[in-house]
Amino acid sequence: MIDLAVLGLLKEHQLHGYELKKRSRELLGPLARVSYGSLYPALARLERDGAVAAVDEAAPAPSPIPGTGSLGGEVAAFQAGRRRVGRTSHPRRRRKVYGITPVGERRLASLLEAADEDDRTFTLQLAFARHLPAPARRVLLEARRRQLEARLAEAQDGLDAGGGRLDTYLRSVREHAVESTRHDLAWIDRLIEAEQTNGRPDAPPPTPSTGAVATGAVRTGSEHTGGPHR
Amino acid sequence: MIDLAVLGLLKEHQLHGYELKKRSRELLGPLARVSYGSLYPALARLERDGAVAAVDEAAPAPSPIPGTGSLGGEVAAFQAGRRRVGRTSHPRRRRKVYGITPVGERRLASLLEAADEDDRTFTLQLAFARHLPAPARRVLLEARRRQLEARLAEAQDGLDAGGGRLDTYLRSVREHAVESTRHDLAWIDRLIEAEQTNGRPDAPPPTPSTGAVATGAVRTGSEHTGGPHR
DNA sequence: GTCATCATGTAAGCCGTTACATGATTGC
DNA sequence: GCAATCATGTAACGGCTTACATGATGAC
Repeated sequence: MIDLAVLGLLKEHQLHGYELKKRSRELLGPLARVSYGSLYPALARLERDGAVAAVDEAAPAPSPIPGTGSLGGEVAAFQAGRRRVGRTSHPRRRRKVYGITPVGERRLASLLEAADEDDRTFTLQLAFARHLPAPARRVLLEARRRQLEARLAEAQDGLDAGGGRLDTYLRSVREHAVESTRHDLAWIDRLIEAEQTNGRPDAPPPTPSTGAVATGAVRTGSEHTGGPHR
Repeated sequence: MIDLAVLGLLKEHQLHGYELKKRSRELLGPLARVSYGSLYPALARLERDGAVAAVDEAAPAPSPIPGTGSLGGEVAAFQAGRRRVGRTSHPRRRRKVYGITPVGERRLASLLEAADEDDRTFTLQLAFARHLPAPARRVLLEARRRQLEARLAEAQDGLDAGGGRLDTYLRSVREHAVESTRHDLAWIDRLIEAEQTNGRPDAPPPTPSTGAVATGAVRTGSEHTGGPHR
């Protein structure tokens, strides 16, 4: 789950851990909160696996992902140079900024498609659904739909079985479970319909591959993902 | 969380682990599912702490707990009666049936009141809310209300902040978060209102203390939950 | 006599948390 | 110079899951 959040966020901007945490908080709400204790180890692991790579904040790396860690030099330079920077033109460089690699993109794609019972995982997947090709998106939504339908049936059973003999509170809990699931289901249905209607609304969103480290320097300044905004 | 589920269920019937799991499944839906790997250790721990006590299915244990202990007779009868016990005079004793103790009742009470951010915990608390005295119930609901209101504010912020620049899917996710939270809030409000209206609806539900091991035999005979199969 | 089910437990491991330790930069 | 914030990490631990090991009972 944390991999999904990290890779999804890095797909759009190169970020350092600290900000990654802030973004994940504001972007994904209080639901998918990550703590430093899991974030930094996750970043380290993803870096080991070659899914993300540290990049120099000042100089966007030209030949970034050779598989071997040739970026060590860059990092060292940026570490060394940080001291005297002070209030001069250079921004502080002590932070470790990460970017997603082609390997990471593939991993992200598979994480976005993977079926998962967990609600929060689905929320994350949908939040980043623009990175999925349209067919995969449809598959994801349909899978979720089936899942919710099964859950609804079960919840309904629980209600019917209990009948009138249920305690007030327990009955209320179950009724609410049914309602909530219906609500979620209606939402998914709307999304599926929108998906069918819009074969291609106006923008070309599928797999643009932007933001990858290998692509070269990514302008972190303005907005590159927003595309044709609205 | 598992303690809450176990104690809440044991408050009503004496049960053995295997059935505890089935009950928790059917009673609490797919949300709060427990696995054996956590259930049995939890039972062992609770027993060590004196919150639950194993009772002999066959022989009514004289004093299983420091306190009082006349139980099991009924249970044994019920167990034996359900399925004609084979040739031996001994009914199968391999199962370990647990009952809640006064210590466990106190623990349950505190677990029912404890504020917790986790949604599933609240669901469990509410499902067993009949075991709470009315004032504590009100406190619980009010706390939940505040929690949801904070969450709503945050979700709303996320929506407003993103404004029109948000990606379709991300915006949909956030809108749905707002709606869902509103839905939950409305539900809580209804519960609070019902709570105020019914000072005493018709039954005396608060703290009956039934089902406790120390209280003695509990009628587990005919319909306690699964009951009259429609 | 063998299979499905009932029943209890242990072991390994995942995924995440809180708390701690450390240090640089910025603002006053 | 001092505090707040930015920034990165480690350590210990918690809770729950899957998979495994074991065995009794009852049905056929």
